[in-house]
Amino acid sequence: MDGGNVARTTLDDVAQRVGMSARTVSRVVNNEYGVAEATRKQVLEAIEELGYRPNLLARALITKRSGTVGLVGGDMTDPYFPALAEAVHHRVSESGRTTFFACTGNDPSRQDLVLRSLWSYAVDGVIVFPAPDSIDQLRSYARLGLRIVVVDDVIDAPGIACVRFDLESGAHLAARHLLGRGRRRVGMLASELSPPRRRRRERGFVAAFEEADLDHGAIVRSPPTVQGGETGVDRLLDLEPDLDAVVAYNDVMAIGAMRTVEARGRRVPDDIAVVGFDDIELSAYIRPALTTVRLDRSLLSIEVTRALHSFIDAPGDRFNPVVLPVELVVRQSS
Amino acid sequence: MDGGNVARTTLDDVAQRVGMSARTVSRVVNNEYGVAEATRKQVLEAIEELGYRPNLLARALITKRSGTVGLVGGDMTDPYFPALAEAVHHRVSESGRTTFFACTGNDPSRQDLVLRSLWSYAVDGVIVFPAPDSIDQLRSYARLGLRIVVVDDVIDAPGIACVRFDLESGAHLAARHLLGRGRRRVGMLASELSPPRRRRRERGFVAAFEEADLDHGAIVRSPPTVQGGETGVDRLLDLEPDLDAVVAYNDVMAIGAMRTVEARGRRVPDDIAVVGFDDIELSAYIRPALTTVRLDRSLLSIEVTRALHSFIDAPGDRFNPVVLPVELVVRQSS
DNA sequence: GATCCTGTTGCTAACGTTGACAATTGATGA
DNA sequence: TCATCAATTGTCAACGTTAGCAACAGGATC
Repeated sequence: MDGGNVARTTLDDVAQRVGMSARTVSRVVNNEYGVAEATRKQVLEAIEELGYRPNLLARALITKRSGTVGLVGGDMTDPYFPALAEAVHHRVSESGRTTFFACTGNDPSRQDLVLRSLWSYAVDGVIVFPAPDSIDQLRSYARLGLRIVVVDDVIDAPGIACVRFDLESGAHLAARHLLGRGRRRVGMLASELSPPRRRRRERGFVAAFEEADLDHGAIVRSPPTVQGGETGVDRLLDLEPDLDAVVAYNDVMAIGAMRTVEARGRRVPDDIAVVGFDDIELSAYIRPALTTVRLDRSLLSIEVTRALHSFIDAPGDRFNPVVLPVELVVRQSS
Repeated sequence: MDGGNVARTTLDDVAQRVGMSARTVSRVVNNEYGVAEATRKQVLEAIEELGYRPNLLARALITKRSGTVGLVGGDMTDPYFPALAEAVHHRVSESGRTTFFACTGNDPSRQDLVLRSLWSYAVDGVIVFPAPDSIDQLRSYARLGLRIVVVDDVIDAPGIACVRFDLESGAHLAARHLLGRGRRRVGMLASELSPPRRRRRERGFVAAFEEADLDHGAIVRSPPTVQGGETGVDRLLDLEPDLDAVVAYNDVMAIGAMRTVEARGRRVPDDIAVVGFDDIELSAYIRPALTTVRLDRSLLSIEVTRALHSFIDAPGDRFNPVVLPVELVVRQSS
């Protein structure tokens, strides 16, 4: 057994073996038209024999295409991301591309590093859950030629496509559902990471109460994590001791909220109803099962890859924003 | 606003701007020694002005190093992976590298595609949770020069390092804990993805009963998912109606098991105790909170990146296998 | 026999960078 | 004055691939 690091076999190695030029071998590798059948066969044999694998770096350097797609999320530990990642990976692989995942921790500077790497490796496109305050960053990468699909934000720029859920309607649905069940002191657990422009759940929430000519409860912002749900609902209960319902930014916050509500001696849903967003797999499993606004991952993965493919295959750099419908899934927690 | 896809600025562009050769600019970019301070300053200004970013493809093509690391897992939707991914990302980024994540769905052919891409992009190394029956595949990539750290399997080959938890002890601990609480009909939910060589939990489990001179309960294998836990425990209960404890392959299976146990009218832990493996965040949150064998992610991330760095920085291609200790975390479910 | 195809194949120059080494400069010392 | 030296900069050839076009063969056409 030798020391590893065997020199790679190259096009030239294969070419020499069959006594042809590298260009011909390249044609075979890329299934190009205009190679004699006998030659093709011979070359394929030599490739097999020598274990030749094309150097994607060299190829990408010249073609400016790498056959890869990046999916950039904020937080891997939020179960919504991995679940979506699987779905996206699946769709992307149908077009023969590989998907790489990366995460930013919702930090713009980390997002910059990630996008720079991806761009520099000539990915065919990226799907991004943008970090806060990174619109200009995304714009500038689009200007550099990176094709970007932005999830859940609206950025009007060439080379950027936007796909989002109708979160206003989602929050509206949730609020009306709670009002319909007689809840009147409804608080909201929002995400501290959303800049005003992106507070769409909050807008739908407020609108529902305005329409019913009622006051909505307090809105507190904390990190969109289980812990954030815990601390958030703590503050909410301090602000409104007679709280009887909570709408949370996402399911993991809702789960944290339920835990704390119970830890403070109130029951879900009897004393306090809880509604989340996302419909992660877990939400159906916990007790009480979580009522939530479903953001259909399969739908999102379809639209997001559709947008990406339209960018990659079509010449244009404009893509009409897509708004995806949501659905309230009523379970035990409300 | 123009049509996007602006031609990238290259070393030559910057060089022309300051009236120097590309080589000098390259030296500045790479912080090489031997550039006059005035020149360096001037070049840096031009870089800033023109928005130059090095083409990592071209660089990697020539240096055979890309400054990236791949983390290849089986299933993103198992919460253990994302949590580890965060930890690994964090450690890797300390060495100035970027981490990309990919998953194989535990399918060797998908793993092959992923590894081929990563190898071809000259990643500095990969960390792999190997798909079943892929030892030879990993060996052959190692022979191609890919540096591999394998988690939870033992492969003796140059260029491959192995890091694993002491799962035998973990299962042993779990079994003795249950025996200590008077459980006598203890079944095991194993993973159908583990080939015999890797059934280390099962070996530890069986050994504990042999030592106590008792019979262990049935061992059934199903997919290592929530659903797999559900169907698995169903079969277990059919096989042993008087089951009083279950040791599950991982926490998500344990959660599925608890659900089904309760759906079939038995209580956890009163009628049936449940113990998992992993200690995912969720395990402390569900009710009853899950007793589990903790596989410390932070420990794993440290050792795994240590192995990788030793490969990357050191000349050798051997690395002594590492075995990490585990710990039983007793909560409500047992 | 010259011309024109058509189907194959080869040659050469990119792509944007780095490595090895050569060239230039100005200062130093004999 | 000239060799010597160190510090700085430049030249050229890689890296492994693909794009564009030229070259060649053999058959069909005139």
